[in-house]
Amino acid sequence: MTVRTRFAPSPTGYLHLGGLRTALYTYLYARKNGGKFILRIEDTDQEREVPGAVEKIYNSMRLAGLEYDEGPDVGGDYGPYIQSQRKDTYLPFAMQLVESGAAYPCFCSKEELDERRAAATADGGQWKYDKHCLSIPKEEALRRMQNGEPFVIRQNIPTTGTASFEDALYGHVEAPCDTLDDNVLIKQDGLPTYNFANVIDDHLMGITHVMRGTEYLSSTPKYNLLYEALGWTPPTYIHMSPVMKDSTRKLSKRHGDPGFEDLLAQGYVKDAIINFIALLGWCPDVKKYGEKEFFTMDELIEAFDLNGLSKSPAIFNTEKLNWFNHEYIMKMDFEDYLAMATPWFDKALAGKNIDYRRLAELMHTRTEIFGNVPEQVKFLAELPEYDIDIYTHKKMKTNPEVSLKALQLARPAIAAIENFTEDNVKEVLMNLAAANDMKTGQMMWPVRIAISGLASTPGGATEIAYLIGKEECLRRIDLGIEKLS
RNA sequence: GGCUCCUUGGUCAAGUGGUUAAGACACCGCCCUUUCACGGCGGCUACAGGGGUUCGAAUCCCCUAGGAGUCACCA
Repeated sequence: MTVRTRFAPSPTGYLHLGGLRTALYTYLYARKNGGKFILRIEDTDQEREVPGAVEKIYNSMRLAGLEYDEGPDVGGDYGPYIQSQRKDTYLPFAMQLVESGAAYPCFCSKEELDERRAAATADGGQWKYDKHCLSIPKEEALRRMQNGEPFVIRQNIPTTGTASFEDALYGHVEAPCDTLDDNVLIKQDGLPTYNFANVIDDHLMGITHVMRGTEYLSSTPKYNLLYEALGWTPPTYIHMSPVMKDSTRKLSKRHGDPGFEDLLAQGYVKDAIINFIALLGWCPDVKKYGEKEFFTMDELIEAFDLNGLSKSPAIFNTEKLNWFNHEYIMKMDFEDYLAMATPWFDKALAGKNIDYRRLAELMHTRTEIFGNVPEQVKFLAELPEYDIDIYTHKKMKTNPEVSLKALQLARPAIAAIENFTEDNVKEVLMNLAAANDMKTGQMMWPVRIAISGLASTPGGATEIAYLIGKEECLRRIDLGIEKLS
């Protein structure tokens, strides 16, 4: 049997990281098993739908490298892949259930239900639909439906016994039927609820493995009741733990947590995000992969297996993502790095005459997130305000007096350099230090401070001197001398 | 609150009755060094608690605690 998996988001916004991970695992499982990966849009709640969200989903999937074999915008033999376009396929199945007694029409209005629910809940009690409309004779119910009376169709959950399912990760999960509610299957607007649509579509689309978040763990026993009533074989279920912001809160865009595309915009590289997110809640077989932690998409496909999935929630740890990003950037080909860094350099240095190639060489191992690059290099465009305290460095054996002396010596020496290269600047300053009985650091540190205004910089005094050029260098040293005098 | 599920260091996690309880991130220290970064070396910190079962329990069972999910004409 060919494996068929599906990612089924609802178009309510951009792809968040929990969704991305679910999509990734679902994709990996299909690819690993030579199966098909399907994208289905679950838009049965027209009120929640956000315009443009569907396109965002397509785009994010592409950016993430999660190519689907079937989907709304790529076609396939099981379409349409947008649930609102399948509206007419659900009711017949619901009526089949009504016929067999596994479901029944309900005419209670929303207002009536709200009242009854409020009354039942008022004293802290529980509320479950009271099967009020189950007692309506079937003929009468059908007549009322035909007469155009508004109705919904509810699942008729048995009042005794248990409902259960087998999960590939969590094992046997069962719930007492009397704790389960008679959920609405078909809404008044004729569209199905998730509770019904997922069962119908997964079956009709031949989905063999349903991979989704644990939020569905407790309602899945009910879905199995539906499969049973329809005479269908349930798929293999694989529920996956959520990605958390901290130990008690789920990662969510409502709390301002970044989505996949936000991360991209902040200067994270796609492969680092995928690599990191893959390892959040899943671990490759140590026997096969040892301590390996860098995986390309192809390697993830090769390594992915259900055994490595974790049952408990994982906290999204930005520190580790940053580390992955930094590693990926350092591994990047230099030309690629230069190309990617250039727009970020421009944000701080546009219009300045700076050697980007040389700057990129210096920045390559120092870039953790591209978004931080402008801040890291903007001192080249403009000398920041700084406190003379930073001239003092214990290990370099510098203080304001030593620094002033160093700058006063360096000023004319630098001014005299004809060919202003890093090597020449370095040679001149080193010789100058030696000739005046100073340690190298006692010369280099003050010069670097004076020309950068920062305690730490990408590159040392000579690199910075070269980047900003001789004139700017002299100007900044003069300012330093002034400050220290 | 009912139901379902989860629980190894600050974080990600390996581990499926016998291990000195891996590794990674972060943090700290040392080395390298004109700062930072890179790189190298080292260190810190964990089986939620309590009962069993067993010669032996992170691993099996029970209880407690904590956390999560769910209880919609949302998905």
